[in-house]
Amino acid sequence: MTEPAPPTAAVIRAWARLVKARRVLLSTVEAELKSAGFPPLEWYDVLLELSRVAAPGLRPSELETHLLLEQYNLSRLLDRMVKAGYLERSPSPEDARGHYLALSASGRDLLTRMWPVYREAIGRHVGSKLTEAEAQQLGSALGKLLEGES
Amino acid sequence: MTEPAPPTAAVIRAWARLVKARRVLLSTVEAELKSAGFPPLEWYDVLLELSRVAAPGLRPSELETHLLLEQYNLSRLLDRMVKAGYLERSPSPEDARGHYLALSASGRDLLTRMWPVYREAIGRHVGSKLTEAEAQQLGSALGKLLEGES
DNA sequence: GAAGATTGACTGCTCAATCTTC
DNA sequence: GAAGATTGAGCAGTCAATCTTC
Repeated sequence: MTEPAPPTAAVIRAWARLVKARRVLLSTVEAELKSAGFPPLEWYDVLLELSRVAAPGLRPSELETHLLLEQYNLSRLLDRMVKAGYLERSPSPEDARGHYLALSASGRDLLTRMWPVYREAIGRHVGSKLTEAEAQQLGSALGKLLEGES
Repeated sequence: MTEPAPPTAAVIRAWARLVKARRVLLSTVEAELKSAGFPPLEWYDVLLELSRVAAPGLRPSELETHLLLEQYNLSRLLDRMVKAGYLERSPSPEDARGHYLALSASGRDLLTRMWPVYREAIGRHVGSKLTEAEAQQLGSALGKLLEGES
């Protein structure tokens, strides 16, 4: 049992702002997407993930690992996306317990239409507020925080 | 109408990690608090905010502004916290539409008991992964992102 | 019995509508 | 009519239990 040092004031400040960023930044960007008629960010992440793989797509447990969503949560999210027509299920030949999920044509279309709006929001809320060097540092600091976290 | 430049790769990477940090880091820390028998982070924030002001406390709309929660959401959160015995309501003498919220003795106690656990989790998930300079930079970059947002 | 995935019951969030007081 | 705050109805997240296939 190593005894970690108590967090410094700078660490606590960084944490507090991370908590606040979740509440403010992420929800603002999400609200902008929504007001443009698009679904939540989570849907985008699923679509993007599936757009990167070849047929027959991915199985729920693979999505779970990539996106770090919980299984029971993912199960209902995928249901909704299938019902909305953005994803298609196909049975898995080698393992009858599972199935594959792939983008439908309209899912691929949604991804294409969302990106410019999403991109613009990222540019406005993040890009315009940081220098390139600051953006680099922010990305790398967050990357270090995520290391070793599941 | 200024036309913002499209976000650079570094900006997009920083954003993607921010989204991921929400899903992984924050929920990990929250889960640790929970498994220690404590309520969600949101409750902590309310308690902390109220611990900083003198009697008679704050009104819901003030909490809304400070914590950036939505009114209808806050209304039910406060209900739960009052019901749990951590907060007390008192009628507002000058405006009969509103009331004040203040910490109860057990709310103050909860705050005191939560902090060491929370602090330890912050140290382990954030402090131990960054140098002091990196923590400074992270805090200041997130601070810039939050400027002008709501 | 373990892994992949889903479901039921419950709790909490969201939107729009509402109520009261200013 | 606007501001402060709450509520009803519906949707999404959470936990534990379940079902099927391995």
